[in-house]
Amino acid sequence: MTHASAKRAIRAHLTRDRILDAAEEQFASRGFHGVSIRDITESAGVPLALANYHFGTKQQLFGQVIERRGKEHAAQMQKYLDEVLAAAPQDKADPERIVWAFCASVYERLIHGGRGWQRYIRLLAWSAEASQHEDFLEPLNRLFDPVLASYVRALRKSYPQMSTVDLYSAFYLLQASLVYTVAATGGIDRLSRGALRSTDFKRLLPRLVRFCAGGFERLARGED
Amino acid sequence: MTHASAKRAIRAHLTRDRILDAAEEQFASRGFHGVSIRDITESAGVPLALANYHFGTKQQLFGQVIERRGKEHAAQMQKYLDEVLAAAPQDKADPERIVWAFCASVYERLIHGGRGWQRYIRLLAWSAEASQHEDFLEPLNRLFDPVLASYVRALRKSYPQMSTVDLYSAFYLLQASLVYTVAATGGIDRLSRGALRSTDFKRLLPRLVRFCAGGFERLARGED
DNA sequence: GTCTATAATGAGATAGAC
DNA sequence: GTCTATCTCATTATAGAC
Repeated sequence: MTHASAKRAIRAHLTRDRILDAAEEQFASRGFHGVSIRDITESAGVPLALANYHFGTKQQLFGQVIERRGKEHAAQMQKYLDEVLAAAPQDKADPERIVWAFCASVYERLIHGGRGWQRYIRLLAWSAEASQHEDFLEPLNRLFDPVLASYVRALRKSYPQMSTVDLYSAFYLLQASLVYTVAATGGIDRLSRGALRSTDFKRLLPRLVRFCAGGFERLARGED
Repeated sequence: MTHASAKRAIRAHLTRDRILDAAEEQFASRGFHGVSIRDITESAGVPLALANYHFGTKQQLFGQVIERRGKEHAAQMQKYLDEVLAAAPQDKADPERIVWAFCASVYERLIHGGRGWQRYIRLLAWSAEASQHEDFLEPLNRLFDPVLASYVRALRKSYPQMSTVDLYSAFYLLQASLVYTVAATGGIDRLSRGALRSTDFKRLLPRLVRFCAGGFERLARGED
């Protein structure tokens, strides 16, 4: 490689990163359909055409944004679950610990991950609220389906007596709580007149874990 | 009024309803930003210009769609709460009954309300997932803010020892569960391989009520 | 690799004939 | 009240000079 072409390659890499960062920021704040490629390239300070040149279609760009951090995120979610299971007798872990493991990656990255990770997490929330039939979700599903399945298996072992429908319902409501909380659309700010802000994850997420653990207990206890 | 003008008025009323119905259907399935006025008028089988003629801007049309059923819906939510409180000693109602009252209108209309009400409820879910800074949400907030506030007051009386933050957090997670469930984006269908469908509200909503009642109990019990 | 210019499409809204 | 035709603007995507 010549000196000149090496410099071009470095510059290209920087441009790619600028576009990825801008795309992450824009998608995180307004969702896939709420953002135009123009929004992204203008925010990145690069000409419109470079987005298509480097990443192809809008969907492919979105997929690249997801995969940049998603691989690490999904692996950490799996690791946290494995640690909880390793410390439990006969794989029957305390359900609250499983719920905590499920939320921990998101929590840590929202609190300590820096702006990039915070945007990525908000982006996940937008995506989880989209219809599962949307094409642009394909890379996300591919990354996270195996992890989610292993969490369900773990909860199944902790609640062997629970019906399948009860178990999936409870897991679904755990997902709902996490997604809605992370989306932080502002629903509680006005109602509570400032006593609780929907962006106050440091307060919300530990309460979410206890709330959902209580929900699992209640559903596992049966009909009443 | 002449005979001819009376007939015109009736025809106009029919046209307005056709547009409102089509708008409700389109907004319910793809959200405010995912729908064009063209989508609506084509689905209604009327010329594009009539939407603007009868309803003004897209936002005003959306507001009319919400208000058509929202007034009745909000009033019923309030009524159900009032009934629970009237049957309780000293206004200290069983929290699970309050949670049930909170979800009952939605449940009934999803199961027995017919297609129109089902669409309206899905539309509410789309709206609850939108950022609270979106202008088009204004009529919704105006209608439902007072009802939500009265539910929080009722829960406060049932859990007088609970901290404000815990109470609002739990109420927020109840909202999250209901919104995400009603949105039915399909998140659980693939994971459960058909054992639970996200549109199976008859199974999901009663479990949601017990799950959230358990969550309230767990948060009210304190730190552990 | 970059950037200007533009094609092709679809959007919200309206003018004006009927 | 209705409908055709159109205005104006923003969108995705690409062609072609550098």
